[in-house]
Amino acid sequence: MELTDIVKPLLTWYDGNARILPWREDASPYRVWVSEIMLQQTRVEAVKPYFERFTRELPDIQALAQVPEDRLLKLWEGLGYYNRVRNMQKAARKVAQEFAGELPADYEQLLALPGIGSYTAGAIASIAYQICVPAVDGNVLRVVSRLTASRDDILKQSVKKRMEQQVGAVIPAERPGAFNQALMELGAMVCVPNGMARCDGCPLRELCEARKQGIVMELPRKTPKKARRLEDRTVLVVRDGDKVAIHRRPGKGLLAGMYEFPNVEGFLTDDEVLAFLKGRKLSPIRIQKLEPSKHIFSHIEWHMIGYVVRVEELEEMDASDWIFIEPQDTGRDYPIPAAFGAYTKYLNIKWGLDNN
DNA sequence: AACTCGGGGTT
DNA sequence: AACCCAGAGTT
Repeated sequence: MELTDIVKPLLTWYDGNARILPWREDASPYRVWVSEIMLQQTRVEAVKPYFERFTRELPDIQALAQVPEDRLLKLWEGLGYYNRVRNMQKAARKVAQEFAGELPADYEQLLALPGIGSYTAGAIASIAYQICVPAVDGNVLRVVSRLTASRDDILKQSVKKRMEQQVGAVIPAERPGAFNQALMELGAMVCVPNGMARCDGCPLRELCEARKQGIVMELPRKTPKKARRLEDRTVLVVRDGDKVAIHRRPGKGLLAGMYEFPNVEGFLTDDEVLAFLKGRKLSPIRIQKLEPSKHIFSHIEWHMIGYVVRVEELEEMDASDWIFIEPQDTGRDYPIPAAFGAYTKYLNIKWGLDNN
């Protein structure tokens, strides 16, 4: 089987089965760019509502370059991998400066922009500018592994490079964007991971080497991932009247620049929490345990317990990095990661004058 | 080459 | 519980 044989049946299948997606309706370079960044390690269905809201508020590169960081993160809140959007803004500013606000129609220049790697550069170049370069993502690695019955580890960069070359060699000059998208669409809809591939509906079933050898389910091969590390944390809902304390995380590292409830490593007892607050010159009036919760990141697992603590704010309070916010301000202004989802409801409570 | 960086849907 | 998703950047 020559890989070039897949082109015609694949494109024919794609023409009849391509999903209708917002970024396909109007495939301007900017919209393709935004969609490709959002789609990194993120499913199509999860991206759709974010894409609509993001492009409505930031319809062009200029708007993206100028929006404040908190607002930018708020538009990304819940999508994860927040460096994606910070890098995209860096790139937008660079494009505004160096390319007169127009995304370059060149693979190497795209590749040089922050947040754009080989996949995304290939996707933008081929889909928005009809340039003949491959766009090899996880779908394509799986599809090519099976088509060629490759038992190589697709996480190795040498294997990825080889498959990029293999795909690059058969891209049809007339429809590079459609071809790349067709490979991904096939991987997402037919040649699926996790369980049975839908080979009966595959336009390439007669060409597929893995199917001939009966090893479709064995492919692709990947090195197993390292186990997640577990962390215990104590989350504090510190309330002064109706206001609740939040804190901005550092500009680097996990959840950089996002807002959170004050929290500390380990599972603290009531007394330890009270001591912690007094250490910051806050005077606790009442403390109550909240429900425990768990959040799973890709490489960390947080086990959390929570307390709501009512305090009186003293003048010499040593909590200058805490912001006491009104309940109604939360949702509007502060990007808060999903990890704190079990406790964010306490931001919106009108506590009132009761004894809580 | 190994590690960091989110969140959620599927199986 | 394990896998994986239209990956990229850093070490």
